[in-house]
Amino acid sequence: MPNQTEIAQQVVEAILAQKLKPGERLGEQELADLFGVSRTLVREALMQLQARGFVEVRSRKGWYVVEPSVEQARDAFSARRVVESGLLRQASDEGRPLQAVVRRLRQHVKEEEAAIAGADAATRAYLLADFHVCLAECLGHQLLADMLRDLTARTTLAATLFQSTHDARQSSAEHAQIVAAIARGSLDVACDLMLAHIGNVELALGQSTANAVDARERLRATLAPLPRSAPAAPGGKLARKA
Amino acid sequence: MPNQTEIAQQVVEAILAQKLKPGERLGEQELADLFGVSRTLVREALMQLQARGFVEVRSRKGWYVVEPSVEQARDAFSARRVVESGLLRQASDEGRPLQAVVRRLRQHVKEEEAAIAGADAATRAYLLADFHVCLAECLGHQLLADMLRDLTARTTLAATLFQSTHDARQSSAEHAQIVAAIARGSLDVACDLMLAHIGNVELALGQSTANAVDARERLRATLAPLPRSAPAAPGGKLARKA
DNA sequence: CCTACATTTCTTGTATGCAAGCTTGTACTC
DNA sequence: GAGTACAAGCTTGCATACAAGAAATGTAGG
Repeated sequence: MPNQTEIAQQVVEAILAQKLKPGERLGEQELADLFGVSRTLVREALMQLQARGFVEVRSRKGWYVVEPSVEQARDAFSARRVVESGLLRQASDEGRPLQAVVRRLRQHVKEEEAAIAGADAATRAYLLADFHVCLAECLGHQLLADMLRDLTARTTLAATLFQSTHDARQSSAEHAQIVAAIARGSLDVACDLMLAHIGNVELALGQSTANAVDARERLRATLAPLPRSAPAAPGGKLARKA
Repeated sequence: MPNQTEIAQQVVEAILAQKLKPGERLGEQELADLFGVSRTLVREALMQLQARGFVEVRSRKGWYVVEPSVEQARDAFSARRVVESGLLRQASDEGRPLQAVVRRLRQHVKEEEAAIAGADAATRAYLLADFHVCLAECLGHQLLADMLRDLTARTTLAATLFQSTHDARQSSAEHAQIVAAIARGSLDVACDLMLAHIGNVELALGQSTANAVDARERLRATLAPLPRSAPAAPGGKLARKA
């Protein structure tokens, strides 16, 4: 019997792992049955997620995973650029010892590579997003780490929605490059690499903006999987031929 | 009859205006009576505020406005430095037209000055914090604006808790300087000024870190206000002499 | 066959009820 | 008189009940 915090956490992780797609409906009763609690707890958890920008409620209709608009997605990427570049720049100004940071980040990248080699896509997506959270945490920014968790979730949502063509191997490689730059003390370079990295991720979904189809289009595409010379005859019973 | 979002908003604004002090208790029934709704709505609002880091619940005891520790306060200031400097730096890199931004910021600073001259302390504190939110909004960062609202609320909380000696006039003057730097396109200077400004606010409470006493210490200090050569005699009836 | 309307069902929105736990006040024992 | 056990009251924690609204479905009329 999880409490509402655990429920919220599971939903967030499902989003980060791209198991929950934007626009997906989250019925209160449905989740309540799933977690074995009453609607009250589910509702409270969803309220928290609403405050963090993950879900929205359409009055008397249900809860839905948010579908970021193109502008919102760009805003999220932009925010990440601001935060993460600022992060590295401040680390550069402070001149703190980065040995422990590098050690932990290397460990994380290693996990990424292992996941790319073997694990499922969900773990992969989760680890790739978590790298950025990890970076903030390592640099001693607990608050920014929490914020980045939400921000990366938002960009992950956008990536799912716009069917990003982004490659996990490339991301992980870029992470490794960033860590390498940090390791040799070139934080300015690391900052530039980070900006480029975020830009790449954003570009990967920018290309496929046309793929951002609404529900109607998606349904149409689903129901017309077979290319024909003419549209399906309206009179034909659909289930017959199958 | 407000809904839970309005309730949450009012609480946040009360915190920003320093009307709600850290450690203050927020009873569910109390708020429910105040707003004329049932505990359910209040509870949902408080859950949202919990997710945003404004209140915490102590099991079966009640809801309390958070009392940031020194480390948490420093983390919040640090996060603000990262975000706000990153903001200005990115604006610098982008090289967008800043005319409208400057106009709106000047308007805001004017309001600050008017509030310092006439209005109550609550409005003053609110406007001073809102400047930073306004800046992010003007630069087109809706998400970062929301985050800065929460972050400034946290630093405001710290300022209240640590009895900051910060001067409103100085803050407003520094805001004006920042706007002036933006107006003449010196965004690097604006960035430095901003970092200095945040540093000043943080310093104002850093001086009185010794005031950041925990409940036990505060109680002891409250109950022993009269310096004596010897501790108060345990046997004496306390209320007699008063 | 198509359209307009009524009904039914399913969803959230809100309130209330009861259980569990902490704090405090009180009486009882040593 | 001091310390402890106990009980009452107030608080949140969680579940459930009911009301309100929206969409889907069934139905009658053109």
